[in-house]
Amino acid sequence: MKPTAPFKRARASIKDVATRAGCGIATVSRVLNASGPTSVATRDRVLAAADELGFQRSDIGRSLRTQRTRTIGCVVPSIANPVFAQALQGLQRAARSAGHQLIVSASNYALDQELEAVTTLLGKQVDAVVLTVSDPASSQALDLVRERELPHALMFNHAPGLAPCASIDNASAASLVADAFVEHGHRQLGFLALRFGSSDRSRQRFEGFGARLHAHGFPPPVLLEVDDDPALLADHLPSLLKAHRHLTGIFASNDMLALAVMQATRTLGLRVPDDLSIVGFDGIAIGQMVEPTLATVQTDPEAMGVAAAETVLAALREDDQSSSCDQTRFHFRPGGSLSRCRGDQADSGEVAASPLPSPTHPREPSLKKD
Amino acid sequence: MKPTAPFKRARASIKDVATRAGCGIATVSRVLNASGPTSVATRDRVLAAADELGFQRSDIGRSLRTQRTRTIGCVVPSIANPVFAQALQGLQRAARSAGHQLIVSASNYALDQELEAVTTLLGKQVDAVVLTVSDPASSQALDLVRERELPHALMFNHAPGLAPCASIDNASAASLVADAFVEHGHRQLGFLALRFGSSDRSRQRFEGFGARLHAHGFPPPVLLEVDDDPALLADHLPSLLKAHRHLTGIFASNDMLALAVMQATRTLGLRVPDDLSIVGFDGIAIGQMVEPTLATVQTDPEAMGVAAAETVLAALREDDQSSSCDQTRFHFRPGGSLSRCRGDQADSGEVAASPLPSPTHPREPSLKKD
DNA sequence: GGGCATTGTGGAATCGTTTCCACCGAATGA
DNA sequence: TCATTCGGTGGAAACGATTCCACAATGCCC
Repeated sequence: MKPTAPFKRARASIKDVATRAGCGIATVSRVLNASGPTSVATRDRVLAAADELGFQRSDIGRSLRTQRTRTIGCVVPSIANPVFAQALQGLQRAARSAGHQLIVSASNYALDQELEAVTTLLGKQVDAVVLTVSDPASSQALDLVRERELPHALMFNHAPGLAPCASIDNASAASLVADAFVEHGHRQLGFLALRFGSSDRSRQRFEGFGARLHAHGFPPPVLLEVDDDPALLADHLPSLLKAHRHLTGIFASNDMLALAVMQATRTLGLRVPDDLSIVGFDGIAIGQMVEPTLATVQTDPEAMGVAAAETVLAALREDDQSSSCDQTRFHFRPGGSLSRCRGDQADSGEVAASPLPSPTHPREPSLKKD
Repeated sequence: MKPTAPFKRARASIKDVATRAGCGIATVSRVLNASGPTSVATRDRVLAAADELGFQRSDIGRSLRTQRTRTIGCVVPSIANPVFAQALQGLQRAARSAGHQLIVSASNYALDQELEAVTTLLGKQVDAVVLTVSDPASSQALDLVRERELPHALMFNHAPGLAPCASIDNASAASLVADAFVEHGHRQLGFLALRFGSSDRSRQRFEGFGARLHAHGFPPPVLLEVDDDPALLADHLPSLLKAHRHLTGIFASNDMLALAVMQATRTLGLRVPDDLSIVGFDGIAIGQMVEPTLATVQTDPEAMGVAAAETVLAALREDDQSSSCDQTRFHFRPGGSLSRCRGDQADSGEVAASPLPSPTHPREPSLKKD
């Protein structure tokens, strides 16, 4: 008896099955994978032996040989964010139905963690990665993946040409919101962002929003930026709103933020939508449960996850690797939080694109721009 | 040139580093792991060679040898559920800071998927698993893990003695809710569950709720069960509420359900809390953003994830494997959705435990019990 | 009856790492 | 001075699978 047993050999290996079945390991492998001719007699013997030994194939040995781990790595800014959680759900489901497992990691919206997570995943030799990065154009993490020629896809990031991505066109989605505000006669608008510096989605929405307003001949929206820390929202928001009393509508870059604004209005004694109209983004379920219901852009994060999975799985099957951009559906979802502007004189839905640039230009010099 | 290149050898192996550095692979391994004596000269040569070749160690080879994958498997009913998503976030963070990766899988509240997911994880040779199962007492998945003597922990499931678990005592938490209702003079109470049959949490809360009401001398709560499909909630809830008009308070087994009830009351023209008091469970952030704010039991899913991670990581480090049950904190969070019962004659907070069993027993025979 | 594909089989190489063991030279001890 | 440690090193054996290749036995066709 040895003093130290380095590994407890709980599991039976393919060799054990072979000796028990009285054949070579090659035969066992062939039987188990149906990868070659075997006589029914040995086939039965092998199967019986495997069963008796409770044999389960080791994915490590297989991976070493085949150089495939049947594993997909995924990095998102935050797992707890419901939008990413839904995407992960779709991703996981699609991956599993193709026999792949999902390794997830959170970058916490930090560039260094983004890179570190991808590096670790590469070390684990995942077959493919699915990422949501801070900025696709400058992401070292993405560069690394491309350099290694690893099948990959982006989620939420909209970067056509740069990498395959499952996303929506944030700019056009935001322009729907601009249209909605314009239709309801709002002029003095704000865009509220949580992590403007580290989210290209937020920036794309802001730009799409502003561009469409501009096309309507409307003044650009005020950029309202709040702290990273969601816990400070309750303190910060009311003062921010008070400082921008003149705004009649706010476009929040996500629904949680929009709901937080609705809460803040209550503490200020403002009414939604009478005193302030609010539109969110994402279309989370709770938006329909609150009073008034939240007007928002309805997206489908789970579909994005599925699309991203299918992109990399397709690349894994053959070397087709077409850098396609899967556009998932989105649409404007009306809600009670957006109504006609109180000071609006136009009665019809038709709104004249007033060419006069407002002298009371709402862009505040005090606000951070990026 | 061969017709088919089976594997593209992009990565440099430890052997390549060895030849380039002019030494044996054993030396390279020692340098890279600081696992043995090396002269500074060779150390530098090896490090330089590794750097030049862009060497990254293959976790597969290492895992094959060490029989450790530095990987933790996790199975939750649903990734998209914010409560589990938060737990995953904590789990992932704790796992990563200990150098472990997280493989996640969803069981979709189905027993067979639960088992299948765990089987797959075992095949992947994860070092440990963290599970949230339908019922710890009868879970084949849990049995399998225990049989294999794999380090493991449960999340959300409260099963002291059965397995290490990071959870709250659902029954005592629910009894807090009972106390709150009693304090506010409510007698006719309902318990609303979404997946009563496949969630021991739900059952434990129901039992704790009923037991405490009983201790107060109050009649047992009506069990209201709704369909699995959350999409049907909006249709189903109003009729359910109408059928139980006599109830003055409802305890929903989670916050989303509670919010859905609040929405349903609006369609019925009922006011919360004047016509109906509502208490939820979990303490999600949105509960504080709605009007009225949601009374609930505040829990900390992320802390559960962290606790579960620490349990298995500790078991991984040494064979201490103490079957501890980490209790995470919880407390009753008051909110505007719970107020004094309209028909309550008692004026003080003190409520006499009326010993008389109500003749109008609210338990409905038409309702499914399990 | 002699080639010849075909079927079933096992030996052995291979994947990339860790680690045991043997070895050599130099330093240290008695 | 000889024995003994010790720092530094490389060879080689695992780990558990897949798969190429060789080889035997069988069937078939001319």
